[in-house]
Amino acid sequence: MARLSDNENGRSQRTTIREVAELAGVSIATVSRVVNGSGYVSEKTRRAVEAVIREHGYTANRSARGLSGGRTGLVGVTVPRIHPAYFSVIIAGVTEALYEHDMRIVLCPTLHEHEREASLLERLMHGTTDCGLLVLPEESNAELRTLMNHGYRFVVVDPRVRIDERVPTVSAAHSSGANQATRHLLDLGHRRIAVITGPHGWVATEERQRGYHAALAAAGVLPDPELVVESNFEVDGGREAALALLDLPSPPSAIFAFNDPSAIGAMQAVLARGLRVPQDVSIVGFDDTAEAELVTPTLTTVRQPLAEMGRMAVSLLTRLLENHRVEALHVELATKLVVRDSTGPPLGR
Amino acid sequence: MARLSDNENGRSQRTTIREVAELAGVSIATVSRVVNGSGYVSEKTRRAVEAVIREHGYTANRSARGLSGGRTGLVGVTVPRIHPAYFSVIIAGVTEALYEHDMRIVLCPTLHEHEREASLLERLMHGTTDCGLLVLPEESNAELRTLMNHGYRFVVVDPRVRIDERVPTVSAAHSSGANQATRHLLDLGHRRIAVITGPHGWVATEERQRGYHAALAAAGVLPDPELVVESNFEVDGGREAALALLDLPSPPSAIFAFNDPSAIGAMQAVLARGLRVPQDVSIVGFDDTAEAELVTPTLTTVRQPLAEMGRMAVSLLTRLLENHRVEALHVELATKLVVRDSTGPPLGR
DNA sequence: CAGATTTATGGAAACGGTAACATGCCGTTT
DNA sequence: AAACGGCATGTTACCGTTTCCATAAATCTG
Repeated sequence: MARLSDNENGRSQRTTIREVAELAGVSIATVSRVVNGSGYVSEKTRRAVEAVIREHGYTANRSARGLSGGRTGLVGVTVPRIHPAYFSVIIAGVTEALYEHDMRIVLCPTLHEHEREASLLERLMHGTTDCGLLVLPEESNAELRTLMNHGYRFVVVDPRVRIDERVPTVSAAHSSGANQATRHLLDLGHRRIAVITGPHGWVATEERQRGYHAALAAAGVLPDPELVVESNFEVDGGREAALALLDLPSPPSAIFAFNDPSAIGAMQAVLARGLRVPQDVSIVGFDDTAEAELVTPTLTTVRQPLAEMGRMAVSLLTRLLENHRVEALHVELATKLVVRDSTGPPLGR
Repeated sequence: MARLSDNENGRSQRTTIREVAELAGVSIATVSRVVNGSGYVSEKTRRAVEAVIREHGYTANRSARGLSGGRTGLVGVTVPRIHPAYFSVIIAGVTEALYEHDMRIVLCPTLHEHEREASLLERLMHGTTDCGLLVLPEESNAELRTLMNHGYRFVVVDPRVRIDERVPTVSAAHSSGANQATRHLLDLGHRRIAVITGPHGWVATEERQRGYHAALAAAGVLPDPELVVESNFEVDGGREAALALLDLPSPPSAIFAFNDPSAIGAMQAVLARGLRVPQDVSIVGFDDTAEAELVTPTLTTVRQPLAEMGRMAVSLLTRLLENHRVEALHVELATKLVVRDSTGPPLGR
């Protein structure tokens, strides 16, 4: 309500382009050209302007730039949640990469779900961000398509479900990772290998399941539907799923959980039953976030290059912004099994 | 270089205030008043404008608003790093709280240190953010003071060192938490209680040490300087510090690490020496991030209300922005010991 | 050397809002 | 009845950039 004086207000006495122009004895257009490295500027003028800028510490006002040129230098990043290591590592990668491009990240957790009528995407991005990065988005295909048709540039990291071909995506090699994990267990001699999957319908779940099945098939092991339990990618869910598996008439000798938290939950379940990891039950996870090294025994898991995925997404995004015809719209980064202490040969029978 | 068509560019066909005004048959000033809930507007007009807005999905362009009114609705948040749970939980709290105020968070990790000449703070916040939130800032007191004098509003969460009285801060009750932890160990019967501190000079280190000493004194236990080891708040550092402690001629029966990662490192060290937790050595941490429940045995630790600290900081910030005379500039949130399985009575001698 | 380019620079119009100020209306007060 | 003050609304001057367009000087071209 009360109007603030300039100095009380955040805007205060920042150097403006006009001041720089005045000091350098040129027009604001010239300063703009120097700053943006566009158009013609003589070497002499450029140096003069740069000197003034250096001395007075000028930085373009992002709001003004955004209004005028349509580039705010801000990238909207939506994530379901921030805290789980899975997300925070991706965010860290993204932020770092954006920083190098002199862009900033505007974080939007989507836990508040699709509130109001307008889609989060539209609301959030209007007039604020140049482009977006959607991590594990919950938005429907139709919504993504709408966004695209509005000319908004964005990249999806780790698509939850299969999405429109034209949407650029960055993901990890789910199937190959799962295949490596399963093969590792098979090589150790396991035959009854259970999986604790993620939610039904997710790409991660389906692809990893594909890798699992392929590995079993290659080893001539018949898949047992009883050994496939769906869960929610969280510790509690993993624990419960594992308990159910251990209660089977013929329990598995190894459990491959489709992410680290559920693997840790499974580990807890095994220990709670008085069994040992890996002697009685081997456990493999997926992700290789920091937790994997904290638990005892340390967790054998499939490494997803999460930070790298974030960086790659930014790289895709910047190329998109520069209107380069982006050759590879879909990037899949390799995954790699990291063997630690939670897996070993099955004992007895 | 190439100028993009409107539809290829992000700006495209968004509804503007002018369009809304036209459709509602009023002036843009009136629309602005309705949107911002300021000034006089008749009930009838308000409803008409709101109807148009609802139907066409208008949202004010943040850049324009920022340029004109000086409010972008963006809050700059600086953090040393994003990933460690300590930070990501605070960020989650902040983001959530900001969301409710219809503000957005612009993340700026400071790992790239004070590059270039201009301070990160100035550079970053100019023309972009209305205000800032500095988590565990590395900035010197002088820098913070400069920022203040420029009229920039900000709140510091978890000040690293003692800072100017006039800077609003949110922190946790370090001393009380450490006191509780130490008392818990004393109550269990421990007398040789070691601490693995954080870096020298940090408020967290000093205050927690104060609580530790106070508890010892209250129990009539003489502090032994040998039992105080400085570390870096990380797992590796904690491990090394603990190894040194265990190698003492008269090793401690309990170790109180000043954060969870170093407590976990200490735990690893104890196990590596073939000793048991808590039978041979009890361990207490500080933070109570998710890791504490993942390790085996689960970690007894002092809970800091991290997400709550983030939310509180936002609350302070918004009051600051509304120019309320903020009564309490320094908020200290309570900490509480959470007893789990890593502590127990000392055995033998 | 005149005309066509290329290179440098400045002027000014957006961009989409906010808010100060002006205006007009209506019910009170004197 | 004139003057006044609260309410409702419109007009318009910015806010700090970018970019289009015009102009001018320098450099070619033939």
